[in-house]
Amino acid sequence: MSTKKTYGLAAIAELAGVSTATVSNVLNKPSKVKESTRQRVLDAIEATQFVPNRAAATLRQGSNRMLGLVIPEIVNPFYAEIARGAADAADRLDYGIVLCVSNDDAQRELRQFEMLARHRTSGAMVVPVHADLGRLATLRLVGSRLLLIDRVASVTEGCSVAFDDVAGGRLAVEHLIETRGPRIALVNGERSIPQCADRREGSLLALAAHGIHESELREYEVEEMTIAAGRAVGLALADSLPDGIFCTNDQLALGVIRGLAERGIHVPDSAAVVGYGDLALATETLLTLTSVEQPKFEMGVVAVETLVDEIEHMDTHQHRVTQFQPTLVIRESAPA
Amino acid sequence: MSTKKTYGLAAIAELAGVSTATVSNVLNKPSKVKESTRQRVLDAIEATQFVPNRAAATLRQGSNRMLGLVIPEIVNPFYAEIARGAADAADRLDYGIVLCVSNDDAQRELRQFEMLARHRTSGAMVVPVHADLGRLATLRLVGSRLLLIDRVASVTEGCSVAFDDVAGGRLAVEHLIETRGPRIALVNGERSIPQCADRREGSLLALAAHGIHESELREYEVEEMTIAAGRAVGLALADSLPDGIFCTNDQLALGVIRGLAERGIHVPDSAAVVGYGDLALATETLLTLTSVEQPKFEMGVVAVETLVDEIEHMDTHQHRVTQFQPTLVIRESAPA
DNA sequence: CTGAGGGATTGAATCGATTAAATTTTGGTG
DNA sequence: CACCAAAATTTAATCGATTCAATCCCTCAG
Repeated sequence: MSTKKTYGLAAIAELAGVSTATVSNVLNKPSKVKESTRQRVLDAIEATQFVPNRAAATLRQGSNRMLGLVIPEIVNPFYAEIARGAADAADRLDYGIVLCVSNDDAQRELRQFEMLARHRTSGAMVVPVHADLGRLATLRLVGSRLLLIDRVASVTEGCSVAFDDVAGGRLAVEHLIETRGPRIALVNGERSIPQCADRREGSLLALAAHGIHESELREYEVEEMTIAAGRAVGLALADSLPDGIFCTNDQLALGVIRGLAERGIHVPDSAAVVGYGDLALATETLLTLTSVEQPKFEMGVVAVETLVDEIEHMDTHQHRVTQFQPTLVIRESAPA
Repeated sequence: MSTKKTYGLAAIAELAGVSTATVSNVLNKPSKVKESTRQRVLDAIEATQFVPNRAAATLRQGSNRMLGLVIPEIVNPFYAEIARGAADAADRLDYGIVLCVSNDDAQRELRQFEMLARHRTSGAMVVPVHADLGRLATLRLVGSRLLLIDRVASVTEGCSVAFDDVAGGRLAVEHLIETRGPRIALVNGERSIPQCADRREGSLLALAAHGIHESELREYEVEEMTIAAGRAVGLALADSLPDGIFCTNDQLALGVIRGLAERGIHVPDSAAVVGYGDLALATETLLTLTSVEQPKFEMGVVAVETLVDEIEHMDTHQHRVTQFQPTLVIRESAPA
């Protein structure tokens, strides 16, 4: 005769005249419940505007159906596009995305991992601040399943998704050689950055493929890969123009074009310029930029799908390393 | 004499020889625990690498210490910058951010709200897909505390943060009139969009302040506020140039400049152009853009701070409507 | 009519932190 | 030394969904 008020699943159970176990099954394994019963339960849910409490499930199951996305920046369209892909896939698979902007701060990154761990987040996708393997191990300890983005992990350690930057560099320089000529300038970031090293390596491969000696390449290395740095290089290049200029990101390319323009040199008439990354800004300028495009959105999608596979099929899951191939998008700054 | 293995708080309690309540207090209300006891507990935590389970707390307390951020896009630097501010503040206040990209899809937005509700998210910040008040009410029902971003709510309903676009429009046009002359063209998006209507209203105010009749304003209204649309307007404007052109976003402004250039007209020599939004692209072009800057990062920060205030001080909290003032950033396209 | 087999349903323990109320400790005072 | 208030600590109920072993209920074959 107890009229004690009940909440949550129990309230629905009472209303529908079944046990909480059945209500739970209606929600999670509908096939296990007889049609008529299920309908009764669904009606009760509808009638009461019941919203299941994920915290209870998380407590019981030990994980949260959310994925951490830990990236150094969010305003940068490179990461934003990855985030968009991740958000899209997560939505489809009924996971949530916890956005963590590490701001290139290792302390902060670690705090965020602890936060994710407290919440029993199902997994995390990370563009680590440092490639430092020791730190990664720590993160892996604190957190749950970890997937590396834009850094290649050894398959034994875990999953990762990244771009083939060697191929990208090669594409860019091949285009320049074939449409313009053998005298190439490379405007690159610091070679200690793996992506920069790879793009350079690709450039060298392209030269070699055309029988051009490595020493023919004019290399410029800048500390910050910004418009300003590019402009400085553009000014310097104006004195003796190469046939083609490969800049390892789009900001540098825009800067170079600007620097050349200030010296009265017009792109692409007097020299062709290829950028890298194909950020939105490649099309949003007065002179549209020929650029190496990376499938960033798809990478975000695959990151989530891979991680969810690891989470939901722990038993059969094999770690995978996915490498995406870039493509060359030809626009005004280096036409066909 | 039971040697049953314990987990979580209980394990720490046992190890430190105290009750779970005390461990909880060490974690949440350290001042209530005697120094020596606290140290003992902290040592135990340290020794066992214990990570508290937020799900248990959430179950008990009914909320999650996470904030939903529901925005139409993430690649757009306008929203990305807001997200950055929000992530920054959330990090500081020890909240998590759940990123939901609604993609201008009302269905999806609703699903995301239900998801946030299931997780018992503490609150949500929303740039709603539709300004439709009925839907907002639904969302408010499903979710918990709601804060509107970039849409003004009536104070009675809830908190909101937005920009003063009337002031922004006025700033832009005043600059053009004062530095160039009275003949102004306005390149705007659809007037049904509140922001567009406001920026137009500000423009009219500026005209009035200089004794220029409203009918003197040449207005262009485009459906999509893109570079392409701006270019078309630029081409059209070339035949009879105004003194100054105010474009209600930066994409339009770049397009206009491009269109004019194609007709041999040089900005700012023959006409000045002012953009709006001050997206990164304003500086990342060959000709840098004079633009109305909105403090987007700060808005993200204040959104979180306001929402957290509402969450943590339900008793004393007063709803607030915050309006941010834009500023004019003068660059090459419309110099001083 | 009986029993086997299988689908549907239920009972009750469990996850782990929080919290109000109860209890014990401590320190100070008369 | 006894007593009290304040401080520190503990007790035990609670949040709500999941899970699996156990039970119930059909249907059908023998």
